[in-house]
Amino acid sequence: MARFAAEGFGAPVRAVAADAGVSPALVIHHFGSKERLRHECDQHVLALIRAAKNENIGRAAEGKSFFEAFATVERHAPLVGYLLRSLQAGGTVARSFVDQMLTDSEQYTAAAVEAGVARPSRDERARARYLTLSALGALLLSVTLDPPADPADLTAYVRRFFTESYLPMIELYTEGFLADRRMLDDYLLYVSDPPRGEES
Amino acid sequence: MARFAAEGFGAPVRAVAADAGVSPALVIHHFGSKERLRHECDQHVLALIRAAKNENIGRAAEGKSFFEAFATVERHAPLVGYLLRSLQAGGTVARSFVDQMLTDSEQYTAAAVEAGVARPSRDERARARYLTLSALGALLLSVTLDPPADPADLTAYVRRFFTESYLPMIELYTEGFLADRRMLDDYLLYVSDPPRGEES
DNA sequence: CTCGGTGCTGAACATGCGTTTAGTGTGCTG
DNA sequence: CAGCACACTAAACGCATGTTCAGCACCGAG
Repeated sequence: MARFAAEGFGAPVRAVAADAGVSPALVIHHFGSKERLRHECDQHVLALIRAAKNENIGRAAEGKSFFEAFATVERHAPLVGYLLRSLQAGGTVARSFVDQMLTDSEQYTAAAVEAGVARPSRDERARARYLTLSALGALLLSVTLDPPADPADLTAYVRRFFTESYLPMIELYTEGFLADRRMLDDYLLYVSDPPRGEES
Repeated sequence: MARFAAEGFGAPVRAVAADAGVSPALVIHHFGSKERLRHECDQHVLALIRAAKNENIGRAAEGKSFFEAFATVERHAPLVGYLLRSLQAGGTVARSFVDQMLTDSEQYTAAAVEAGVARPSRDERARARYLTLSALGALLLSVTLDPPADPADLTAYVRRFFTESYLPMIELYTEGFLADRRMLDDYLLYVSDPPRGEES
C-alpha cells in the first residue's frame, strides 16, 4: 500500500484511495488522518530500506559491481521513487535516510582507506558528507530538472543517469580535476593561519 | 516585487499580496493569473541573473577568491533564494539556469584545461554536467534536508555550507579519492569492449 | 431469525485556494 | 463641473481538498 503514496506527497487522498480500490473515507478512518498515513508510509519505507540493506549484506558484499546495484534499484523501484520524492520534499524519511547513508559512507570509506583502496582525507566525516550529498544531490537535481514522463520509467532513468555519470565520476575520483596543488595548499595554508580574525 | 515570491511557490496569492500591501484581487488583475505571475517572476529572475553575471565580469574576472563569491551571494540574497526554490520545484527557470550554468562550466573548464590548471577529461561535456549537478545538487539537498529556520538566514547558510564543503571538495579535486587506477581502467576496458550486446 | 459489531461507502461539511465581479474612490481631461 | 479611465478593494463564486457522519451490507453469535 505504501507504493501508492509514491505518486506524490501533495497528491489527494482520493487518488491513493482510488488506486487502492477503496473509498477516501476508509483510508482516513483506518489511518486517522493523512498526516498519519504519511508517517505510517515513512516508517514502512524505513523498514524496507533496512530490509533491503540486510538483503544486500547477504549477497556478495565484496564483488558488488554496479550491475548488482542496478538490479537492487529495479527490485525496489517503488521504494526508490518514494525516497526521491522524500528527498525532494524534505521530511523525516529523507533525514534519517541520509543520516544513515552518511554513517554507512563514513564506515565504507574508513574501510577503504584502511585497505589502501582510497586515499585518506584530512576530515573523513566532512568528506563522507560531501561525497554523499553530491552523489544524491546530483541524482535528485537531475530528476527534478527533467522528470521522466512516466514515473514507472524511473528505474530506467536512474540507470541512464548513472551510466552517464559514471565516467566523469570515476575519472574525478581517480585522477582528480585540478592539475596542480596550488588551490589545496593555499587553502590549507589559509586555515592554518587565518588572515583575518573575524571568524573563529 | 519578485522577492516576495521567494517565500514559496505553492504559497497563496493572498500572502504575496499582503506582503506587497495590496489586495489579492489586484495582483491577479495585474498579472492575469498566478501562473503568469510566476512566469513574470521567472523572466525577471533570469534577467537579474544575466545582470549579475555581467556585473561580475566587470569585476576582477581572474583573481576571484571565494570571498567575492560570498559577497556576490549576499548581494543577491533573494535571487539565490528564488533560485534554490526553483531548483527544488523544477520548472523553466531552473532548467534554463542550469543549462546556462552547464555551458558556462564547460567553457571555464575548457579554458582551465588549456591553461594547464585542470586535467583534461575523456568527455568534457559529461564532466561539466557531472560537476555542476553535483555541486548544485549537494547544496540543494543540504538546504532541503535541514532548511534554515529563518529564510533570511539563507546567505549565512550558503556560506556555512561552502566553508564546510570546501576542504573535501578541493581535496577531491586535487588528490582524487581512489588510491589506484583499477576501477577507472576496468571501466575504460569495459566501454571499449562491452561484454554483452544488449545495449549499444 | 435477531442482534450487534465491523468494514465500508456516498453524501455532506469546512476550509483554503485562485479567480471574478461589482463597485469605490481618485485624479486627469475636457 | 462633468466625464472618464484607472488603481484598487470587498465580497462572493467555483473548485478541490481533508475530514466527518449517517447508514448500508455482511457475518458470526445467541
